[in-house]
Amino acid sequence: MARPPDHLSPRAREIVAVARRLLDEDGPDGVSMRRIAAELGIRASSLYKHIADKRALENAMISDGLFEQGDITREAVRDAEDPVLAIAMAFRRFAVEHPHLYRLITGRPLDQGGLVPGAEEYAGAALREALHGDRALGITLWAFAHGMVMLEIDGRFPVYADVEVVWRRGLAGIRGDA
Amino acid sequence: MARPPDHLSPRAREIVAVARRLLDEDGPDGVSMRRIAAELGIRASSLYKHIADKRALENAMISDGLFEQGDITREAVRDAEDPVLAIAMAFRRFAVEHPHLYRLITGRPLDQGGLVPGAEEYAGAALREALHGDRALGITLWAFAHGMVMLEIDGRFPVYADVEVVWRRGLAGIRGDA
DNA sequence: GTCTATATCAAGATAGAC
DNA sequence: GTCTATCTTGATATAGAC
Repeated sequence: MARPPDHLSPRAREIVAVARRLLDEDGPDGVSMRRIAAELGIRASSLYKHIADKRALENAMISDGLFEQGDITREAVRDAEDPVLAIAMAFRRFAVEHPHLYRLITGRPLDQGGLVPGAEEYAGAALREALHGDRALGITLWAFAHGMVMLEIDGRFPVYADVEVVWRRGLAGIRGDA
Repeated sequence: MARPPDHLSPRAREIVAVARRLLDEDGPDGVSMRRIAAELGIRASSLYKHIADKRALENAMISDGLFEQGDITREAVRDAEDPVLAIAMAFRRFAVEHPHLYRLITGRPLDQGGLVPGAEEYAGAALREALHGDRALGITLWAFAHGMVMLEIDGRFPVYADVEVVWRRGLAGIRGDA
């Protein structure tokens, strides 16, 4: 499963890159058409010659994020003793390092028609391979992982608990090797 | 652990009730000071005589929501064969029936100084009792439950998977009775 | 406890000139 | 591909009169 070629024009790519940087730095409220344009030294109205609207911009960031997640988890699995644990830790790192992107990706239904084809599948490929296609186990593990990173990035993980210990306990229990 | 007396004036209570209805019906963007006031037949500026600012209004909704969650899970445990399963199902129902409130409660750190004292503890009391104080198990189960309801209310639970089956599998695995 | 008036700020998007 | 000008809409919040 390879990444498809980039479907954006070079200028649109620059716009998405600026938007992504603003998202990482300042969160979703930092990503306005005016602000993106200012960073590029142009006017907001000029952006619309390169990208249809804000939704298209968000879909581009989401597609990029899904491919990134796919790359990172694939990389983690290389030479890993425990592939599932390695994927989980890489997943956690991705979410914690890019919390706004993670929320953008997961906070609403995917706009399938607006994403790069294959992006969603690419994101989960490493886990599916590690589980030899056991989809039921995959979704159970994913739900736990999603809850863990959401609690962490939203500042709701209890102070008394050890994040890594809970990760291990949850993964082990769900995998059935408790 | 009983609910504390209401600390809001009757008029403030009305305002919070309207805000809560708007949140349930139209989501966070539906809850503006202008809109709340319009529903009450007054001007937005008049609201500030009764409630300090929007943050106080949100904190009131969050406190209410935490007490509701506490009541619902307590009620579920009554006469339940499997208290933890009953709590999980009540928790799920609460989140799915009030997705905007659930996101408001969990989407950022709790403003401890602005909440009704004891609200957070009240919300989790039933689970803690069912687990006889095993906090590590509690947080592991909570992370899974949080991930499950977030995927469900955000429209990200895979269509091919059976939500109830995944719930049972996750709970059983984490509890160690797989 | 409500009002009017206002401050302040920001958003997405389009038309049409160059 | 960029610009100016503009439309449309909305938000939280305060001052001060009644």
